[in-house]
Amino acid sequence: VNINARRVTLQDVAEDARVSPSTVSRALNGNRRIGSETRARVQYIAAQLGYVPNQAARSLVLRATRTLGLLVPDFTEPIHGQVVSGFQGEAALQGYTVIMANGFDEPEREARALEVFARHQADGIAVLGGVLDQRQVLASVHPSRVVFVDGENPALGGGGTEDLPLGCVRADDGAGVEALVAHLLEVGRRRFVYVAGPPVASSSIRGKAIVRALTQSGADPRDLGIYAGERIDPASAPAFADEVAASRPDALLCYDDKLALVVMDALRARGIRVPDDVAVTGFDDIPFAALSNPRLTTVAQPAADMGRYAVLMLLGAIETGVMRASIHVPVQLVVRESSTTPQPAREAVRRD
Amino acid sequence: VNINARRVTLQDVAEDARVSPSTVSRALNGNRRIGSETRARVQYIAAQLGYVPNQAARSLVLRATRTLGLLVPDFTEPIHGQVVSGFQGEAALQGYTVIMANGFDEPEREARALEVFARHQADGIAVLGGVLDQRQVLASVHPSRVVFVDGENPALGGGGTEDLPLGCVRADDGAGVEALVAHLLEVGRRRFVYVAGPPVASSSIRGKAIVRALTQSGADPRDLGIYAGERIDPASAPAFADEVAASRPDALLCYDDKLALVVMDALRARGIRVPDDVAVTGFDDIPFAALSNPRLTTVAQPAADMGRYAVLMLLGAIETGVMRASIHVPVQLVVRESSTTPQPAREAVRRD
DNA sequence: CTGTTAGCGCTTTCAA
DNA sequence: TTGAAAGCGCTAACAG
Repeated sequence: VNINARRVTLQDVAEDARVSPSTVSRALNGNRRIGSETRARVQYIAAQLGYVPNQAARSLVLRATRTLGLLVPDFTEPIHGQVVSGFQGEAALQGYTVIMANGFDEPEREARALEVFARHQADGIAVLGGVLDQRQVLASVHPSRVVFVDGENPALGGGGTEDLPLGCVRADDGAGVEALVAHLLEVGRRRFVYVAGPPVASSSIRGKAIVRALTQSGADPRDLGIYAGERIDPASAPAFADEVAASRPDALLCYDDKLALVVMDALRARGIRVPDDVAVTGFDDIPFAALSNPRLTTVAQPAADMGRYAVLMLLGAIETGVMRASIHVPVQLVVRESSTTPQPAREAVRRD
Repeated sequence: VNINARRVTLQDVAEDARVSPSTVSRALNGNRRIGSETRARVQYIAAQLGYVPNQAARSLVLRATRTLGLLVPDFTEPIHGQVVSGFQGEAALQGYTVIMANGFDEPEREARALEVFARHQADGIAVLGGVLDQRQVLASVHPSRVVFVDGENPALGGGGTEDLPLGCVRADDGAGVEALVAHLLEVGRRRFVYVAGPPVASSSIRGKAIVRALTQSGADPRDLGIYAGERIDPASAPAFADEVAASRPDALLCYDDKLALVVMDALRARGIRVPDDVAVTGFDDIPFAALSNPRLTTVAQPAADMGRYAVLMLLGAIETGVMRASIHVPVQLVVRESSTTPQPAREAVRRD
């Protein structure tokens, strides 16, 4: 397993074992057309010599690399880390290697990443997050070789039902939002504000789901305010807090946990109490959601599983030639302090 | 850039352009031994045909893959995400692809990861975090092809000065700890406890640095308590808090930010106030350190830069054949609420 | 300046 | 059951 130096080749093993290269190949690849004692001997010698097959040579002749490409917009997001972890883990389990690229939220970088995947002949590609232009991806990669994780199915033209044979792994945000809204209504909240995130699919999907959930609950969706949360930074935070103080919503549904934490920080700086004055909720259930003060109510996403499913879908498509359509993984409401009224609510019978 | 289908080869381009394959190769690789009009024509045709070079074939003949392996113990750690991001970004900038593997803190997985890197003929390897057995890595990979990020230089036999020609990127924890201790002493803290992390290099290095800093400050290092923080989980948290309540330290220096947040959560559950009753500090300055309540005092590590340096060291070694020895990147003390006494301390003239 | 030739390390027909 | 031969797609001498 020495990485540089002259690597020992299959040739070397063959000579050492006094057999032909083809025999070595067969012995090492579980080909049954070979004598069992020869196989054992060859395997032994190969191990002895520290032989490691050259993947490049292998890929060249096999016309398959057992390599998966993973395009991540931002490794810094905890939730992305979880997806990456699941993706990598499952890929390894299936004997695949993953090469990764960072999109940095720039279409140009993204394009270059796709080219890298192509050069390396990746057998499949996963694209994480609401990438800027999914159509661009589809233009250069065969649909049966991509799966979008947490992206919107581009076939929809923006948010209807999904039915195209296009790989897409999403959490069931609709269900999550319903549970969230039901919980908030149950604890007596009425004036909601959706603090939206950056312009990615997830953010708009969640926003729309809130409107729907509110309507279905018989609440007046006009009670829902929208705030462009992506603009909240240390500089603009006070302005945001002021706006909350002025409009007095009693529940802030944030695009994701990170944003929720930023929001809570801004509110605290302004002296607005959570959950007393206003409830705050997030999305994802990153590890820090359980550690904030107050602890954050959120909708847990099985992020690692989503990464795993992405791999499974890709491998399925590689095998069968067709990509199974979108899949929705279940989410779970996690009620914590940030949405529970300090005085036990009348019927707060919700188990965490 | 189509990913499956029969890819267009250099051969195809050659035929289309009515030149030999070598000419195409030269035209596309910036070889100067070629007529400029021929080059232009070939490049045009290649682009027209959507030609993408086959990296496997290229690597095979060039005996270099322009690929770097990155072994990460846990993608879920925010700090790892930052390192990965910097690593990937710099690698891409330099025309390298990175293949990644997840160690999951298991030596066996780690070994398999190294083998994957070898199969793919990675030109260099970076190992992140205090891996269980760095010696194992060195046994199978040439020293000039690895760099350990955040690991301990294994040549030291555990923590002296470092001088071996062995790639190692570390933050200057010593300086960070000194600043941290100085700050805590300045705000009147005296009874310190180091809440240690998992058994990785960083944790022990920081622990030792604290003892040293305490001694140098003329404080009695015997005032330093040690607590095995890695054992703190939701179940054991109360016990930990009880212990703090009993022994009454006035400063808890935690291995890293995440642990510090866990600690603060445990203390809050027990009614111990931070920083009033006890100061809490972290290490890393992950994004959430600035969002906690109270906001966390910590030592910022330029994690992304560390990833970048790792790439640079690797490329340097690939070019020159020798790995430059360890490098220490500077850190910065970030003072926030969790260590500042509510009443302004007498001489708290520390700028954040 | 351009073409010809010979592999890089591996798998796989096709014979023996 | 094993070996010989051909070739995956590309680059790098070496001629011309």
